[in-house]
Amino acid sequence: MLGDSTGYEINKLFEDGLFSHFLDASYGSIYPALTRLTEQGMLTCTAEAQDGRPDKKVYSLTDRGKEALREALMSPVSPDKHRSEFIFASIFASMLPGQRVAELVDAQLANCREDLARIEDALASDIDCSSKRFVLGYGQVVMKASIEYLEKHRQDIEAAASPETAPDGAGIPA
Amino acid sequence: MLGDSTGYEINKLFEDGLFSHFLDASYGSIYPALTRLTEQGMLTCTAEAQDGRPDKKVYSLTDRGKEALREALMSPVSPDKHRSEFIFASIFASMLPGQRVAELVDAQLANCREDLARIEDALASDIDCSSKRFVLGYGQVVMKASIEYLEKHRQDIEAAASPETAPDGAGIPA
DNA sequence: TGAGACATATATCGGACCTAAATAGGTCGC
DNA sequence: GCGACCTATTTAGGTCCGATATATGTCTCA
Repeated sequence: MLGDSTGYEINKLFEDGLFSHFLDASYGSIYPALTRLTEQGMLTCTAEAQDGRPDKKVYSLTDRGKEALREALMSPVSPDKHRSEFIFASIFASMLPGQRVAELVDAQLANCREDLARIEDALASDIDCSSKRFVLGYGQVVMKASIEYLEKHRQDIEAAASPETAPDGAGIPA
Repeated sequence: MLGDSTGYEINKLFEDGLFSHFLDASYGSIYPALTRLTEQGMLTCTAEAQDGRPDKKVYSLTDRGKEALREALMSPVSPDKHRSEFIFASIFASMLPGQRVAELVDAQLANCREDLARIEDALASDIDCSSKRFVLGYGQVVMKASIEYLEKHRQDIEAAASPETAPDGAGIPA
């Protein structure tokens, strides 16, 4: 829908592309899906021969594929899922040395800042399409809120880290 | 770590519990994990007989299990994953009628508000533990930022909806 | 009193999906 | 000329989710 593309390019879109913050898909999903959708007439495939490499297969959405997408977009959407190993670890901060907790916060902040930078780059260069701006703007405010919270409250979780003398699990009530 | 528990109770913790916003696990993962961890000596299991129902199996973390958790928390954490079918649909707003886009925004807002209410209930009742407060506070600011953005910018995505599908003036307030 | 919805509680199958590696050469900087 | 990284596809292996089966208790409302 966003233009003719190869599996590799689709993967990049999910990995580093404009929408990587809220979506994901890997080779293990993408390539089988391209094969299946081509068999079902949703896509057409043009193979470009290349020296020594596998053919570069460029896929295009057919009218039937476009209609199937439209139908899919009319069926109910499931709620967002947000998974965070950082949050998981934070719950058990009292089992960990303070240094480790600080390290976890630093890593989380670095990830958020990297994500925000990518989004703001895209916003600066790619202001043509209102849907894209809406989606990027969503990611932007969420990332900004995360960063602000972590900067302002990191001492709360760092203070919850295991004091050297305390026994295991102190401070985690059932 | 959070206290002796059954598989059913663990599922509730992920489904509706305090940390449901950032974590997830289903029966298909929980019950096999409990069995495996018991075999590995990470857990002990006490079966309580009940009339007509399957035994209620209460699991407890052993010292060895606690140590394994601590070790796991010292190994690198992967970055957060945030998946959103709402965002996916938004990208293709121009294929959809305005009514459908508005419906999607309404559903997203309802989900966010429900999540926020659950978090704020927990914050109001459960202020004893600083780790929990930190985690709940994180969820709170992210949800607040989402809601604020959706309220302020919903007209941007609704305006991007397909212009040609709506009959003259349908659904547009005077 | 009875019907229906919902909660307790464990277990498992099928299938979707991710992770990682295998393969093979190209480009770019230094 | 070397090393690091990019292009590009494919697939095997394993993890995890979603849905269902099972069996019963409890609560609400008529």
